[in-house]
Amino acid sequence: MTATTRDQFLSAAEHLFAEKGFYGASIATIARELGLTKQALLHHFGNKEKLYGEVLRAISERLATSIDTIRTRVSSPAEQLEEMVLAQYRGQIAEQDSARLIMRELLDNEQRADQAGNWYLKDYLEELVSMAQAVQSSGPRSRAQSLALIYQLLGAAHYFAVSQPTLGNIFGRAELANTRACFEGELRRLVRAALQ
Amino acid sequence: MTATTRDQFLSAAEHLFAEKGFYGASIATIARELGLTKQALLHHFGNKEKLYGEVLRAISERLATSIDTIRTRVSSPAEQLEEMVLAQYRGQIAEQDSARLIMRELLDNEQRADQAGNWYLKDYLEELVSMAQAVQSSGPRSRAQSLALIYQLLGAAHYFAVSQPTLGNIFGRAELANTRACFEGELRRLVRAALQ
DNA sequence: TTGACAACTTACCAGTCGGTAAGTAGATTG
DNA sequence: CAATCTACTTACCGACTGGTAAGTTGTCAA
Repeated sequence: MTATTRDQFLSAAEHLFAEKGFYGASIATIARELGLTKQALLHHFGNKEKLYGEVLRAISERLATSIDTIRTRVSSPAEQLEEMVLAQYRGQIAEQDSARLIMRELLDNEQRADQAGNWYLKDYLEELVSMAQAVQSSGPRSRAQSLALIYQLLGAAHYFAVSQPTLGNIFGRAELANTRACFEGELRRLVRAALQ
Repeated sequence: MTATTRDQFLSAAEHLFAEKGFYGASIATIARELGLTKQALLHHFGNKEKLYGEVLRAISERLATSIDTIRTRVSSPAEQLEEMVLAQYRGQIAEQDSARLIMRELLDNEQRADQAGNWYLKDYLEELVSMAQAVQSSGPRSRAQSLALIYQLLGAAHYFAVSQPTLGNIFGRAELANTRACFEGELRRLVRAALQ
């Protein structure tokens, strides 16, 4: 099954939006990546905003399915939360384009009218918050405390994933590889420590 | 002491670069913020890249002085690290423009030739890593482990600071205020749990 | 065979981008 | 008084932006 032109556009757009952001990536550049003109792209997506929206939607769908997988596979709330954070981390290291794009969206979405991407994020966070509240180790947590907690854990993972190129520049590839090798273990430690 | 035109340009640029990113913010828009033309801006800074570089430098200087303050005020390594992470968090909540700009730089700096901002970040991280290694609670930590650990803590703080507008959109101002009210306490808990 | 449709292309548009050139007004200095 | 410097301005420039209009080409159905 060969990818359709449309899908090729989506993946090229994801890559370029992740690298340069919405303003920095031009539709002509995206189209040139496939050896086509920007008018071919406009033919498929109407305009730049719609293309961007579809890229975001595709990412959020992938995220949603990965959540479902974990929820059905693991039962205990504490384990679910731990697996969720770690799956999030692994996914973001594996697909750095989408990790960067989500981070950009976090920074930008106040500006553009977009905000479509907010809703999937809301559902996702809401879900994690209720998971965190289901974990009752040292007394009950308030909703706000739970949100703060899971946001810290997500932040720890996402921030590192997104910083890979910069960290590579600063410390060199070898040392970054070392750090990445023990990051997952340290993250697991952090999640467990936080839940106690 | 009234601010010079140059300083006004720097602060307007910081704000707009933080909001829209390097590509999204035009020098004409920045200048218009002071009621001047873009050529006035170019007169002071030469070109857009240099302006951006100076904004970054100003931020990194503020960061450096805040580090020095803490290092002289607190002595024990564990407390230093804890205070450092919390000061970082408070600073980023108070000055959200610079927090967002740093996050953007983390995403962008591979693209632009810039990388001047990398070095201050390197020194900063290096410092925190040696602090983390000085804390010997549960056996010695490797350099990579220490870097992973402090990056997680910084990430937890920075990610939340940068997400304020988005979280406001998603959950509303009131609930965000609740979450922010307990975030610092939870962050302190996380730092201590991580150091044990 | 014809007609419709999808998937493109070339040609073009107004607007904006960062940047250069050539000034002008005002203060400072010899 | 004249020269110089700083802090700006208006007038441009070529390159690029997202987007429209009007084809062209190939496929598939009636």
